[in-house]
Amino acid sequence: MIDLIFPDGSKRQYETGVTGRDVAASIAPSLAKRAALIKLDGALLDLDRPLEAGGAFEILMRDSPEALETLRHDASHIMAEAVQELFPGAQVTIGPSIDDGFYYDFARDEPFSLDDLAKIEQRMKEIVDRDEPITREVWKRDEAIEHFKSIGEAYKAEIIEGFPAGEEISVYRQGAWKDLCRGPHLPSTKAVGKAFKLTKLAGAYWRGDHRNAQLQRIYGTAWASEADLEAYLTRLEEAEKRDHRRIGRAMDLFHMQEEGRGMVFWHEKGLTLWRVVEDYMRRRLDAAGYAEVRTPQVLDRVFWEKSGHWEKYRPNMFVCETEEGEELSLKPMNCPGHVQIFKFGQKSYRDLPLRMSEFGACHRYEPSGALHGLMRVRAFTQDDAHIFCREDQIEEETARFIQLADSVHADFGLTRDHIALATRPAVRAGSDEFWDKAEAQMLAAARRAGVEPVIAEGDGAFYAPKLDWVLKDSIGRTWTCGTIQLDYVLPERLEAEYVGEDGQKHRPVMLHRAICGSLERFIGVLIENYAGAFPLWLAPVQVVVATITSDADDFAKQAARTLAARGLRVETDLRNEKINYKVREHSLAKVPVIAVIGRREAETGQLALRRLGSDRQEVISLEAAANMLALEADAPDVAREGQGARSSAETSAGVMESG
RNA sequence: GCCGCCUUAGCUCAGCCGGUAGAGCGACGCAUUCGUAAUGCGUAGGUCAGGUGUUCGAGUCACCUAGGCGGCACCA
Repeated sequence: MIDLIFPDGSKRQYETGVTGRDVAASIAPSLAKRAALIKLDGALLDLDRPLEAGGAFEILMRDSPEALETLRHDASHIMAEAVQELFPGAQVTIGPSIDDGFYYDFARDEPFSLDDLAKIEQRMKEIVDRDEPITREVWKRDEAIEHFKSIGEAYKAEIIEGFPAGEEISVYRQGAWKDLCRGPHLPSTKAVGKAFKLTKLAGAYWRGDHRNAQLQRIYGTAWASEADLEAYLTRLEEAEKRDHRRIGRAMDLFHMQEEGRGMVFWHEKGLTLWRVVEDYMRRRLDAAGYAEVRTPQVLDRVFWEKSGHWEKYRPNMFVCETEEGEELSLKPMNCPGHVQIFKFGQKSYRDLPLRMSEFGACHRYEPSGALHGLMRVRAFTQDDAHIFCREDQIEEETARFIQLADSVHADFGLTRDHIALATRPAVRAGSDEFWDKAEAQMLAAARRAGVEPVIAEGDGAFYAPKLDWVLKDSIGRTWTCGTIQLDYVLPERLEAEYVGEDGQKHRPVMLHRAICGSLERFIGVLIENYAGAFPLWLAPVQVVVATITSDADDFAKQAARTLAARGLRVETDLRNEKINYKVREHSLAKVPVIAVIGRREAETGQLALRRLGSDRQEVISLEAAANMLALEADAPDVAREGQGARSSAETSAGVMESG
């Protein structure tokens, strides 16, 4: 007999070998019908798996997250079965569930075509209709290797060969088809349902290594219900509409062309957005005690040899040669330059922490396949800074940075999903003791700022661990923006030092940090986050003054001048077009405020304001509108500071703080 | 870089079995002065990504090159 403890704490006894389905039926027949999986002491098991031991027991329904993941895994198996029925000789490799769906990698000489996807999907539905029971078998390792080799499944055999000798392995059978698999699975192909769709074809390397054979990956999405599938497909369409490349063109923000792959031509409106972001960042950094610098764009190769970049990243650097035969490289990063400034003149412990920032334009020759709109480019500008400090200042500086980064991200409408602590990678510099210490320092700093980071095993830079910000946008997608990395290596390599209290020379520690990452990418994220409908402070064009009749032209020009004088970005639309047309056009262009002027407004000196997304009109005097909009258009940091004292803040702009 | 798909007017896209290029929007012109998401009429605009080949004939078929897109790998 075994004891099962249910989620409500009650305990019941069952015969050894009882299945989850039996247990469910013993509670209620309807429960047995709706059950999909069971969980025993945290482990997911097949509904029909005979239970050998008791423990904490839970019956999972089809719509539970665990069952959905299992359903997706099942769908990948059904796809593999369909593929092998339709394309004999295609070898199976691996096929897991992923976010929103699944994939399976096949080895086959002929490429699959888009038409094949439709056929495979059709066959998958037939397999679901066949209602093939999915059953678990336990095989001996060596027999399994033999079996998979005998049927020509070299990859499966290789996977099993990687398991320890003597290990029992599980094979799942569905109909005449079987696959090596850890499980669990739903009881039959019918249980999977038909709310799935094959979405894309792709190449993928065996075991994720580009030196291995390239396999063909088929991606699919699968859901518990048709309605969920529909909702997902709609979500994809919505996401596509906010693609920053599409919006960038529609709003005339930037373009790219083949002569400068991975390089951005910023148009006036795009650069306006850029300047707003840069100005904001500069104010925040100034306020946080950073010293802004600028370092050379091109430096001799000996410089990069010394920093270590030449050896490791030479293929990814833009190198040029002069008439005299010097080899130079465009800077791929700013840190070595900042160390030179640090080393210029003698530094004292009193100078630390020294926070050196630069909007650093960098060039990296990224692989062609990596380029993606503004998100991955070859020429980019980092909101970079390096904090030179003593080891005992790491925690404090990191904690301060966490607060700054969080505050900046929030101002841009992005919420933090989590912070990842990226730990030691397989290939790394430094001893295990060093990594133990460095990881502990980053963790302690995060906790000091009230953050419990999610561990990202092996994701660290080769010289140090780092904290990475994972942000969530307005439709729930995540983006990685912002990082802080601990570095003991570069100061050593470039011989940075300061004089300590003891009069001796010491090595500072460097914290590499960025809040946006690159401005290019960050602006791309902002475009997608707001779908182009920027808040007033970010909008490239904040107000369009549109006339109804030409009688209003003079006042419209005067109104535009008045608003512009208050720092607002204003355009006029005096064209001989109907107001309907103008409203539609500027609404589609995501202009936050349309100020309409007809004969009435021109006579009374008023504006009829219409906000993007609303059809309400607010008719107020030009003076009142200017006051209101100018206040609203303040960047969040300015608004915070200027609360209640705005007029004096305006006149005191430019006053330097000393001290 | 690798695998697959794609490339037709400024943009979005039609174009059958190979028979000689089309729409909507936009631009431009004229008329219209019209109160909150498209006024009407007209005009211009294309070496069908580039190249080679097959063919009497290529936007359409084959091959090569470039770029784009989706993945993979990479991301200091």
